[in-house]
Amino acid sequence: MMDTPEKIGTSSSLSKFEDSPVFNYINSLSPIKPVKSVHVSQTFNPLSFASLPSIFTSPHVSSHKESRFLKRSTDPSKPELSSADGTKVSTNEEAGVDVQENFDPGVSLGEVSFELHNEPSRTAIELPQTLQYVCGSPKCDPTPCVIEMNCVSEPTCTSLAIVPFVHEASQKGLSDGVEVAATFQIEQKRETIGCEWEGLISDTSDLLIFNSPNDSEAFTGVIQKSLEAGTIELNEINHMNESFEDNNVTNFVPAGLTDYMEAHMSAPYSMKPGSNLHRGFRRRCLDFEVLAARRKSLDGGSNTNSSVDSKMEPGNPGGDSSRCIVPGIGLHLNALAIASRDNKSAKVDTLLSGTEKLILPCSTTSNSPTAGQETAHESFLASASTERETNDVENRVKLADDASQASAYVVNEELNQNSPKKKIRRLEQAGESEACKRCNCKKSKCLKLYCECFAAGVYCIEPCSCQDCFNKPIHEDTVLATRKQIESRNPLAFAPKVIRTSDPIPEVGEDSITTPASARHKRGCNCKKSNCLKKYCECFQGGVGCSINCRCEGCKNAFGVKDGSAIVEAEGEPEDEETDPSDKNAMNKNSEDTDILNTEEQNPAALPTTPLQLHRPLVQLPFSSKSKPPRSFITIGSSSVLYTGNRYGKPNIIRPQSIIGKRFQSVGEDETPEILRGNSSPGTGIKTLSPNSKRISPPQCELGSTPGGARSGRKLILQSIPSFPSLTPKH
DNA sequence: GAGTTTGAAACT
DNA sequence: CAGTTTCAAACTC
Repeated sequence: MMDTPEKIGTSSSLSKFEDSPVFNYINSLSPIKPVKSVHVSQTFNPLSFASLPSIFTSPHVSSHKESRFLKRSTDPSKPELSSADGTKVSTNEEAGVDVQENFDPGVSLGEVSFELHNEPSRTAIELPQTLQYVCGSPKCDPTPCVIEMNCVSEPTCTSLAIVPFVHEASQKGLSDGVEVAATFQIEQKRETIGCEWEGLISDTSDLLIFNSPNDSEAFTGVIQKSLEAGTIELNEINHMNESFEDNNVTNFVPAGLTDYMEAHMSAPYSMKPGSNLHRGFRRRCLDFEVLAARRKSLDGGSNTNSSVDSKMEPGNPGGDSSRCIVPGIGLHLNALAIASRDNKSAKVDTLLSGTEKLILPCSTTSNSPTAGQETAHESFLASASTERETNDVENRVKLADDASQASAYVVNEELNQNSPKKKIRRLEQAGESEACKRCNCKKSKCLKLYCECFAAGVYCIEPCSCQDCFNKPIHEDTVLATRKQIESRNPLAFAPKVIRTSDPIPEVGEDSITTPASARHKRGCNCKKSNCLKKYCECFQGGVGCSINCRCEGCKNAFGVKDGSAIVEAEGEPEDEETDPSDKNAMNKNSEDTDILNTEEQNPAALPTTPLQLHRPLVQLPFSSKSKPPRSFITIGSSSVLYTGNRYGKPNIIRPQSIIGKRFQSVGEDETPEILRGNSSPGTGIKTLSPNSKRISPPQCELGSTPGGARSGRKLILQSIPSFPSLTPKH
C-alpha cells in the first residue's frame, strides 16, 4: 500500500522517516504502531551487521538498545504484544497472516515495518534482514524468549498454552529437521488463531531457516526471494535502519515503546520488553520480581493473572517445571549447565557441523529431560552469558556487559556463525557457566547470599547439592520475602558484583580489544591472605582488578592492583592515591570536582586508560566465565528494569547517539550510573544510603568514567537503591 | 572425598 | 561502625 512509496522516502533519510508518510502512518496506527516502528528500526538494524554488534554491545545506548530490544523483543515478544494486546493481536494477525500467505515483499515490508504482527510476515519476506536480526533472537532465543516473555511478562493463559507448542516445534525442528518444524508450526499457526502463534510461527520459521544445516542456503534463498520481490526495498530499509539508529532512533523509539508499553503492558512488565537480552536475564531476576508483582496483582484480584498464577504457582509439584519455566526462567542457568553438560558433545558436533549456537541450546533443551521451556530459556541465557565470557576472553568489545549485548552478541555470532571457534568457545563457556550455578548450601537453606544461586537470583536446581533448600519455585513466597528483606538491608545485595564496562562496541575496531571491559567490583574485596590472587577474592574471581573500593591487603590482583599498577603491591588501601595507576584515586579526587555529567562523558575514556583493563583480558578468561559475570547480569537486569525508564529518557534526549553509545556502553552495565546521571543529584551521601557501608562502589563505569568515580558510584547507589525496591515491590 | 582456608554475609 | 560469628566456596591433600 502506502508502504512502497513511503519506504523509499524513509530510506532516504531519517528525518524523512519521521516526517515521512510512513511515520505518519505509524502514528495513525494503533498504539502498536510505535512498537512496530521500533521493530522496523531494529529489523533494519540487523541488516547492518556492524552496527548491530555495536548496538547490542553498547549498553549505553540504552535508547538504542532498548529500541532495538524492543524491536527484538517484539519479535520474540510478539506473542507478548499479541497476548497483551489481545484484540489487537487478532486483527494484526489477520494482516500478518495475509501478508505471509501473500508473500508480497513490498507490501510485507511496509506492513512489517508498521505492524508488529507483520513481523512474522516480514520475517518470511524480509528474511534477509530479519534473519540476520531475528536469527539471533529466534533461533536460540526465539522460542525460549517468546515463551519467557509471554509467561513472565504477562500471565496469560495463551502464553502457557503456547509454550508447549513452541517447544515442540523447536524440538521437532531441531531433532527432525527444520522443514518439519516449519510445517508443523505453520499448521499450528493456521489452527491457532492467536496472534502469538503467528509471532511464534514466524519466529520459528526463521528458526527453521536458520536451523537448517545450511543456513547460508536458506538465507540466500530468502534473500533471493526478497530480491525478487524487491531488492530496493531492502536497501531502503537498511538505509532507514541506519538513519534510525544514527539519528532519531533513540528518541523516536523509546517514545513509541513507552507509549506502547503503557497502553499494552502492565506497568511492572512494561520495563521488561525494553531489552531482549535483559529480558533473558531479567526474566530470571525478574522472576522474583515478577512473581511478586503478579501475586500482588492477583491479590488485587486480577483474574487473568490468577489463572496464570495457578499454573505458575509453586504449589504444583508438577508445576515446578511449569513454574520454573515461567518464574524460573530466570532461574535456570543451572539447567543450562546440566543440559549443556549432557549435550556438550552433541552441541559441539552440531556446532562444528555449522549449526548455530542457538540451535544447540535448543537441542539441549529438547534433550534435557527437565525441561523444555526452562532449558530453552536457560540455554538462551547461557548462550548470552557464554558469549560474554567468550567476548571477554577474546576481548571482543562488541559484547558489552549488558544483557542486551549478550543478546546482540548472540545475534552477531549467528550472523557470523561461520566461526567455529566462537562456537567452541561458547560451548566451553557454557560448561563453565554450568559449574557456576550450583550451590552446596547446608545451613542457609539457599535463602541467603551465601547461596550462589540465591544471590544470582536463580532457583536451585538438580545440580545443586544443597540441603533443605528453599530456593525453589515451590517456595516462591519465601524466596521473595527473603529477597526483599535482604534488599531492604542492602538494595544492592542482588546487584551484580562486578560491573564490566566494555568500551564502546561500535568502536570495536578501535582499541576495544586492548581495552577489554573495564570492570570493577562494586563493593571491592576485603582480602587479607589471598593477596587477591585466588578466587576467594571476588575481584579476582570476577576477573577484574581491585579498585579503590577494595580494602584488600597485599593486593596482587593479576587483573589490576588496587593502587593502579599490578606491580605495586601497595596495599594501602586508601593510601594509594597515586594519580595515575589508580584511576580510582584520580577518580575519587577528580570526581569530587567533576559533576556527574562529566563523569559520564569521561567514563569511556577513563575506562580504557585503566591499567586494570589491560590486565584483565589475560587472566580473566578462565575466571570470568565461570563465576559471577552471568549473575551480575541477571541481577543487573532486574535492577535495570527500573532504570530502563530512565535510560530511555536520558540517552535519547540528551546525547547524540554516537556519544551516547560509547558512554552507555561503559555505563550501560550499570544502570545505576545512568540513573544517577539522570537523577544525578550531585551531592548525595551515597555511603549512608548503602546499607553496607563497606563498599558499595559504583560500577566500573562510574569509576572509570568519572574521575570522582567513588562519588558517582555512591550517588548511583543511592539513586539505584530506590530503583531496586521498585523492582521487587512494584505495587 | 574430606578437611582446611578464605572472605563474604550475617549478626551482635 | 566495628567486631564477631556463620556460612559456603575455594582450595589443598
